Amino acid sequence: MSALLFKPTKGEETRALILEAAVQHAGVHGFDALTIGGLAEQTGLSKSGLFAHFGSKEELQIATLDEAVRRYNEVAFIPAMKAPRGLRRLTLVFDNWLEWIERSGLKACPMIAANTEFDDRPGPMRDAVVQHMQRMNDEIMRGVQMTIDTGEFAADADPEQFAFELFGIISSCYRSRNLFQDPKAKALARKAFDRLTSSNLHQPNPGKK
Amino acid sequence: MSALLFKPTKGEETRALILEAAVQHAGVHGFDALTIGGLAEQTGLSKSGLFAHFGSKEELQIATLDEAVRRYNEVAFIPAMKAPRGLRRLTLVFDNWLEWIERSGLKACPMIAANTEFDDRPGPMRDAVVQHMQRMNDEIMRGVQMTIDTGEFAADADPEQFAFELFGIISSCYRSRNLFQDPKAKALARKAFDRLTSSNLHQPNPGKK
DNA sequence: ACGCGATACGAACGGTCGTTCTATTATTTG
DNA sequence: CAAATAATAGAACGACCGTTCGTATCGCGT
Repeated sequence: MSALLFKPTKGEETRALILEAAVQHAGVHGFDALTIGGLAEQTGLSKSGLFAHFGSKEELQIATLDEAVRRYNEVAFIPAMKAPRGLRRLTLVFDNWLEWIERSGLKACPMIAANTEFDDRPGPMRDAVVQHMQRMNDEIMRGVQMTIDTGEFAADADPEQFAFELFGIISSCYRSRNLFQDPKAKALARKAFDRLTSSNLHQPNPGKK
Repeated sequence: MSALLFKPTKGEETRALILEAAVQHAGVHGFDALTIGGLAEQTGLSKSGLFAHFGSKEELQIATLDEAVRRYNEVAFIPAMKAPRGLRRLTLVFDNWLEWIERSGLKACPMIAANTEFDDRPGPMRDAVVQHMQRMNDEIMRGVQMTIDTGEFAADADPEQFAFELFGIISSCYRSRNLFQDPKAKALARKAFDRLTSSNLHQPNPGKK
């Protein structure tokens, strides 16, 4: 599909191969459960050979998180930017967020895992998580502001409040699907999103239904 | 305050001391980061002495989760049951949920940690998490049903949908507070809860504001 | 006060962890 | 094709992991 702009060197190829496995593993078992030996075995490399690509476990964790975010942007966020500004785009960002795990062939979301794993533990990894999440939050708020600007949302709609609740819906959706294995998870999330948006509309529907 | 019904034996006292430290640690660093040696040092016991109280690390993890849930019920859920059935009680359950971490002197919520840590990993620990969370979810749904029965909520209010969104609010609140260190976290959560309840009221406010 | 079970300790085990070396092979470059 | 560099392997390290076992000490009912 996309032409390669430059031939990736061998090391970059191997690194990508490692991160593929690492992203998978981190989503399910967490970033602390990323082990050099385990990844080495899974990728067919030696421990030291794999280790040389990162220099420390912490850098491996950060690289894995970066890769997960890069993928999310690639398959979810950037495609959503093709929709016209406003509610349509905002809705697409939400929908793509719900779908991107399956689209990427992942079993669980590494970003959510990193979120709860490092929210209380100072260090470079926490800093990286905060930075990524802050940026994603800002993007949501920008999307809400655009939807106010198009006149679809009321002028007093609160982007911060909206982003707060949106993440809650996403988070609850993952829990319903992964923990409760509830097939209705996405339906519940979509209904919650509809309720969230409709309560911010410029022309509110006076009554329910 | 509450009279002791029977004198706890020495072993029970020690076990409680261990679980105190374990609950603290599990909330911040997760249940996998619970180590026999680490807890032993923190409690002044020997590794083997501590180990004897549980028999395996997995049982230690489960006991720690049980203790966290027990505390939640003690300081949050049971007190909320004193409120009269309906919206008042439902609101109190929510408020106490937001507050119980600080009330218990904890720094992070072990149940949320367990939630994301084991949602994708089969085993006894996952089973325990599912059971606890399912029970808490059922209690929320029961509370919603009662609020329908009192006539405060509309007859077509959806307990499952409500519980889904409620957990999302709680989850997002923890994230805002712990990851973003946002002092407005609770205010955002309360506003979200108000929006959630008001959209389920029997006599809906026709327009916004 | 005695005795017995409950409780705790200390040492040791095999295993895995992250990391560091040195050596060897593969790849790129001139 | 050769030289230079990148990539990987292999062995070893100290530290910590969960767990086991034999032994000592303590708490408590009698």
